[in-house]
Amino acid sequence: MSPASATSTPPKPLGAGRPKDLGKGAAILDAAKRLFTAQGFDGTSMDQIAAEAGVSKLTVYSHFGDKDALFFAAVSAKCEELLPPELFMAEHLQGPLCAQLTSIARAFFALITSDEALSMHRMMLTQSSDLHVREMFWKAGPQRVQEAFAAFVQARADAGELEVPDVRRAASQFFCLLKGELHMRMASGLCCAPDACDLDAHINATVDLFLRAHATR
Amino acid sequence: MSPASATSTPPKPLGAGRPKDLGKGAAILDAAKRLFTAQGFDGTSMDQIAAEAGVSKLTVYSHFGDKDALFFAAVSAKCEELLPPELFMAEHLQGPLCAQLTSIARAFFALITSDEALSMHRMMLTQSSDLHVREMFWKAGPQRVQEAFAAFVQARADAGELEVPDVRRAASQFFCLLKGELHMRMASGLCCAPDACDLDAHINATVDLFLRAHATR
DNA sequence: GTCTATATAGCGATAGAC
DNA sequence: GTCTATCGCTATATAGAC
Repeated sequence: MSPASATSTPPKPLGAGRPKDLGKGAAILDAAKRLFTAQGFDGTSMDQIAAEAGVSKLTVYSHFGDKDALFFAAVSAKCEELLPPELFMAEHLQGPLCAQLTSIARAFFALITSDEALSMHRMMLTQSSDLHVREMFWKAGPQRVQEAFAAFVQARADAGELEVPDVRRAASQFFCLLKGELHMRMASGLCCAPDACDLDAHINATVDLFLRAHATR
Repeated sequence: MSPASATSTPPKPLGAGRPKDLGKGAAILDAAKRLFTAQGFDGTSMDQIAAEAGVSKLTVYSHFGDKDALFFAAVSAKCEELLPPELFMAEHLQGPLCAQLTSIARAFFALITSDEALSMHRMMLTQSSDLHVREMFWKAGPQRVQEAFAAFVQARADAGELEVPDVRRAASQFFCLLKGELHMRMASGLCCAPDACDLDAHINATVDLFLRAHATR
């Protein structure tokens, strides 16, 4: 407890009792995640990241080679953070099919219209970073969600509740409808989140169209 | 011909026999359109625009006040260039309804997946410039197209061929389906244009879903 | 291994000569 | 009205002190 004369491990560098190197590395990665998702790639400087992490700029360069590598690491970590492993599908599997779809739709729409997800979507459209980042994001983000939903649709089709010729395409269409023009307007900053009334109308219209096309009579 | 002592009009500034001021202003605007749509706002410098237009940087600043104003002018001009006044609706109004929708869908998909339109879409999602540019783009671009299609749907509903409770929402849904995940993948540079087979499948699936939901029996 | 100070370059915008 | 040269600022990336 008492600060002795010579301890090889410094008493309290930043946060909890984590080892020193990992503590700084984690602080840098955390700051990079916050700033990149808030301001984009070009809008975020290495000075900002170093200041936000409470370290010097050269420490950032010593932990991650350059800006591109740090960006890749930050986007990877953010993808894992935004997508919980259960993919929030399990908790919605009760009640009639219409209610299940509505519940899934509400959860997905809330996810993709969160500030963080909108920022990620914006960043992936800037050609600032190289192709590997975008490929990684696509596989870790939208593709995983879409495949989970496709599995759900396939199960309902096997149970005879849905009639779907192409399951993957139907899942893709469902998500495109769900995004709608609202997603683009929010991504470009033209409007904020819709109120409860508009949100319900949008969700219901999406589920309606999907069921009218694929529900077995 | 011979370089006299004092001629108020210099003989041959750049290209053809256009007036001098308009010639340079047009060259600047043309270069700005090309470079902005190709590289985005942050990725394009005023030096590049001046060099591409064949004038000095200060000439650019004297014609357009600053970079934001030039960007606004360039985006406005590009919107007008990409959207012909007839909105390419008139030529598709023959044959059965399904064929009409398919024809409209093909034309719109070709428009929004052109390199120039994809670049515009990318630029509008980067928060580089102020809100006025995005509002102008939305009104001059997607909103005009969508309203034209909504009028088409309304006419078919009045004729008893479609049953659409909310025409504007249906038009919005049609375009979101038409964009699909293909549009996002192309916008982020993850894939190129689809081949004829995939394109047909996508267009047909879009029209199918729309008609299955709204066609009168 | 970490920090202070700096090298190098490009940006938007401007002053003065013609 | 147009051009050459420059200011002031900020960016990434690095050299030397502790």
